[in-house]
Amino acid sequence: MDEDTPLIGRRGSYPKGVARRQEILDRAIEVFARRGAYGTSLRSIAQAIGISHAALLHYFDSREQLLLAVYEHAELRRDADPAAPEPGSAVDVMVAAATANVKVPGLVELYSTLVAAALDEGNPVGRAHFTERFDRVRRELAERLRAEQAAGRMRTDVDPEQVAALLVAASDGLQIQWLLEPSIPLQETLGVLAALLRPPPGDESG
Amino acid sequence: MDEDTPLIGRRGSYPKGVARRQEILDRAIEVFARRGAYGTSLRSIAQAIGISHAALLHYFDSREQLLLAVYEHAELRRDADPAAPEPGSAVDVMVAAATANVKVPGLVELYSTLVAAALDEGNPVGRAHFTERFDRVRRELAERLRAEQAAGRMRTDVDPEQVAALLVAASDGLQIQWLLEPSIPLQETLGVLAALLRPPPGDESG
DNA sequence: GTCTATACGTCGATAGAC
DNA sequence: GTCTATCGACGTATAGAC
Repeated sequence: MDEDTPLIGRRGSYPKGVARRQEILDRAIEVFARRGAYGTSLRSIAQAIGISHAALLHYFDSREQLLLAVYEHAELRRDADPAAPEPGSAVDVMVAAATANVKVPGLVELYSTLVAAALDEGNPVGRAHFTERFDRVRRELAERLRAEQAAGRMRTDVDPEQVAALLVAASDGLQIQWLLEPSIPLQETLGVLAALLRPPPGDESG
Repeated sequence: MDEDTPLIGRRGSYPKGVARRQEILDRAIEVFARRGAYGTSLRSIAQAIGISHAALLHYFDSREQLLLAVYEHAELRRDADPAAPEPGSAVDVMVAAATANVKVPGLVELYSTLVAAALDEGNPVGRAHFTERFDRVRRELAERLRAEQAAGRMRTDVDPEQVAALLVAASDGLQIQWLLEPSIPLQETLGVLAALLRPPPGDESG
């Protein structure tokens, strides 16, 4: 990730300085990790980076857009970290993501804050963002689940779309519960869903 | 609910005026229903009630405590509404609660906002509140689930405590997904969990 | 393009008069 | 119990230095 090399061949000039933007996002993640996301102000983030809060708004249109960008940046980082290209089953994918999420301080809080804000009417940007995001995640999961059904690795008397929604909800909700009560076994509890989804013994067809 | 009659025999004088407090909570719910919870200010709530924001803080120590009180008040109202004393299975309880929640405008958003805030270190009050709340709900659900196992109405190869956590997570998460995408069948999707938990045919023991 | 300075209106919260 | 006045901090916007 050379700062001087443009990632795409657009001749080095990007809207609002991509390299600097990345730098800001990296620093902002650390701020949220230390101070949380719910109440952290533009000014405190700017101070931690060493610029004025007005300079921050040169790269991001608003506080919420900064928060969104930070979350997506942190998520990309999270996914780039390990070597897990083939995660196996749909439940395994969610277990891996949930486990990685709760390891990043402030990430689940940031996500929860953004989702709560997205529920607000009068926040069409955030609402559209997360509506689309949930939709995409559910679709990808459902597709994986259908493949598992076809392979005989999952019971066929449940709707993959509904199981996908259930899986996303369970993963999101359990991360929150785990952060408040770490004695809850995050992976094992999601594993219960995996166990429930296994085809009954002697099942051969769909 | 006569405003002049004390509910308990404490000689009419209550800390910070119980009757007026209830009145404020009732009005505040309507404000959140119309304007959402994430960004709504003390001043706008006060204005809708017809008092100053400083007067509001005479009854509630802070904005967050007001939000918490409003949520609990709305929840009590929700539970007092219908005639459903015996809800049946654990899943039925959560289906009923989830269905009722999404019908109250702003309630899920309020809940999500408070939970997100509770994840923040430096918010010990909210954190303790929801840690305790999740704990209580999980315990009640687990107890119900154990009874269902004993009665042969639920498979016995899964841990009731873990299923309880899973059920709470699924219910919370699906309410959010439904608000963003109402085409998701809330009750049926939670019903999938009920189906998965049913004992396999021919099962007689634990 | 990057950034500082500055200003505006609003926020949660507090102090004190009535 | 409720008000007004006031505080410091907030998100946002703009003007302009370099």
